[in-house]
Amino acid sequence: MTAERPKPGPSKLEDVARLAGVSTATVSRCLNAPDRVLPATRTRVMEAVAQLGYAPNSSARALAARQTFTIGAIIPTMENAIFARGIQAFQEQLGERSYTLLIASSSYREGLEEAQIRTLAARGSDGLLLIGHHRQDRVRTFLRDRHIPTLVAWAYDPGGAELPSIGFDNARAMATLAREVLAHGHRRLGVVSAETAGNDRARDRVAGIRRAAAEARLAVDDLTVVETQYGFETGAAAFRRLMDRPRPPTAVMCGNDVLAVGALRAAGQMGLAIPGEVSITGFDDIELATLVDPPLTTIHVPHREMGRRAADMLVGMVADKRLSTDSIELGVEVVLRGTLGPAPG
Amino acid sequence: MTAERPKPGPSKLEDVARLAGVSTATVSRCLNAPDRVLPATRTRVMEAVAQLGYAPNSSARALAARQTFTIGAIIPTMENAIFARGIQAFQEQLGERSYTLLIASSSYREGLEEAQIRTLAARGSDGLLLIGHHRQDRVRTFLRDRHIPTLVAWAYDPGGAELPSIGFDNARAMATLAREVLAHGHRRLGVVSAETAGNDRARDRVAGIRRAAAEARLAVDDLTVVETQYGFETGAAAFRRLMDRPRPPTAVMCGNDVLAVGALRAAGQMGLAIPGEVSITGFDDIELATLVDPPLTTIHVPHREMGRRAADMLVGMVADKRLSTDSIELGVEVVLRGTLGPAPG
DNA sequence: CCGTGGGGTGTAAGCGCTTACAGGGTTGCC
DNA sequence: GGCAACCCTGTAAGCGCTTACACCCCACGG
Repeated sequence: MTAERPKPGPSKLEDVARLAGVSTATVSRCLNAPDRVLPATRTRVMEAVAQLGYAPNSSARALAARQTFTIGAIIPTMENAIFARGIQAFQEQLGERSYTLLIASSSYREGLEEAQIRTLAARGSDGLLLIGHHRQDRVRTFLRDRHIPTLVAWAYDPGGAELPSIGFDNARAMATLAREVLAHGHRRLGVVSAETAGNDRARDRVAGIRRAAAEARLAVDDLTVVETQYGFETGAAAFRRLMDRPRPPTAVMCGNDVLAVGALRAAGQMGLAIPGEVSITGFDDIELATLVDPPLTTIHVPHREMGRRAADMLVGMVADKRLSTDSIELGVEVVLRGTLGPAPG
Repeated sequence: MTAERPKPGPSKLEDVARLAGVSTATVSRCLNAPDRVLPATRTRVMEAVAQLGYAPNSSARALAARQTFTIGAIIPTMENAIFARGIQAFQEQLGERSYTLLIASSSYREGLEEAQIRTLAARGSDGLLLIGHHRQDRVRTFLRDRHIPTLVAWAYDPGGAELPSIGFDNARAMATLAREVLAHGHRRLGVVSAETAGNDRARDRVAGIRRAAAEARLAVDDLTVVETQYGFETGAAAFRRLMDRPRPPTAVMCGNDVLAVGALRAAGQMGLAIPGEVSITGFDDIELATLVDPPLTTIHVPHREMGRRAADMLVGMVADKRLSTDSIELGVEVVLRGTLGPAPG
């Protein structure tokens, strides 16, 4: 047989078509809508595909079909155990559904997040996953105008936010934990919050604590909130600041587990007994929470489930060309461990 | 002026060209090679771009230019603190260079990694970041045939592996730490290794320990290696298994910090004094290492630097259409903390 | 036995961009 | 003053795929 020397570079649809003796349209249909092609033809085409090791060029496919099978996600940071598990599950589930994950991080900076949104949109992401509701109007308009299905995760807004979401009610969850703390007899509370500017999750958590404090008729002076950046060290420093006050709190509630572990370490260095002299709580229930001593009282969040379902929701929205979908509220639960005890004396 | 009603959907190159009164080629040049266009023209075009809020369609651009400005990375898991920091730095640096990160995870499964490599290649990734050297020939051939610049990170192979790499010599690093342990008088060593099948990093680390043990003329029986999956719990279980042996080791070296922290916790539960009764070491120096009590003796790896430089190397390879580049060995150092002490008795 | 309908396949026109090549206007130098 | 050289811009041909539409053929019913 004449040695049709294989052309350089990866083979294209046309090569497959020639080898199988059909038109490119048929090959395309075999790949995208197999049931619209006669079984016999399909077999022949598939053999050609296998023989050539053909894989479609995604750029061309995306251009022609106006769909990239790509989902973009913008998270504050990948370094953070808080997002890692959820995003891992999200990516796995996207893979299941033949989507690929394009990822960017905003470093908790609103301006950078906006830039990343525009980048991922320009890259043709079929859908976008964002964290939290807080966002400029300009960004929301952009998303709407470009018809990009967008889902918010790690937050659930019962008040009907503009974008659909999957997550939990941060305020309610934190209020529940705060009531638990108050029930332990604590009447002077300290709060170490993540920075609330542009971070609705942090804001809502603090609001939850304030709500519970108000219910319990705590004096305003008996609830001190300090804000700090994300990190162990910053959490430790914030804790010290709280404890250095004239009338230090008997319980310090932290906006997340990382801050709480920082506080816990600072307490150790200061020689404070936990929970004997001061109680500490976190939020998220990352793996670390059970590794510290004493183990951390915190709020458990079903991160993997959230990631997995977020993927399904987003793929559904993309498939049906819907910009919206029903939001999902996930249950969270208070996990009582060693760092919360009765108020001293 | 006649209200040229704006067309639906995002504007295209042609719209910009029309508005600026130039050809599409000129607009394209303004965007990709500004210095090949008269400043006056450029200004006019840029104004049109701004006015229309034009952003190029990446699929079309990728198709025409045969470049996607996308880099793919396949890591064992994102859940793992070990990769999180490096990948975060990698992504930030890619962003700096106008590349976007396409990410997938292999869950430490070789077959899945291969599938992901093919997927990301089909997506047109300009370059690929992989972890570790171990890989089927078939995969290496594929990468070479497709001319996809590929960089291996988290490993450095002095023996001139097929793919360029950035990382450290796992065997040498672990040997150094093992010598330190032996210098503390330990003569019965236990090793908790990550699974070595398809994981050259894990294999090299164990090899390093064996090398140091041989140098110190340790009896074969005095070095016991157990393998286990990645995780705190599995690390704890492996540690228990080692300590339940007739002549338990006086020092347990773990393949990574996560396993070591698991071991540390198991030791606590077993009532073993650390390092009084048994010493424990890790590898990676993740944040957690300093948070446990006592803090973990381990090997510090410059994760952020590795991620950043990996991005630069890969972008360089892509820009120059090189499949190879000089490998870079990063320095690692033993960090002596509380979990390593003199051998008991 | 012919008209109808419908399923399978082919033809060809894009999708929005890049870029080789050509063309025209300047400039500089002889 | 004329010619070469150069710089800037435009023309148009793809990049590899999807898909609307046309076409053909066969089964079926009247």
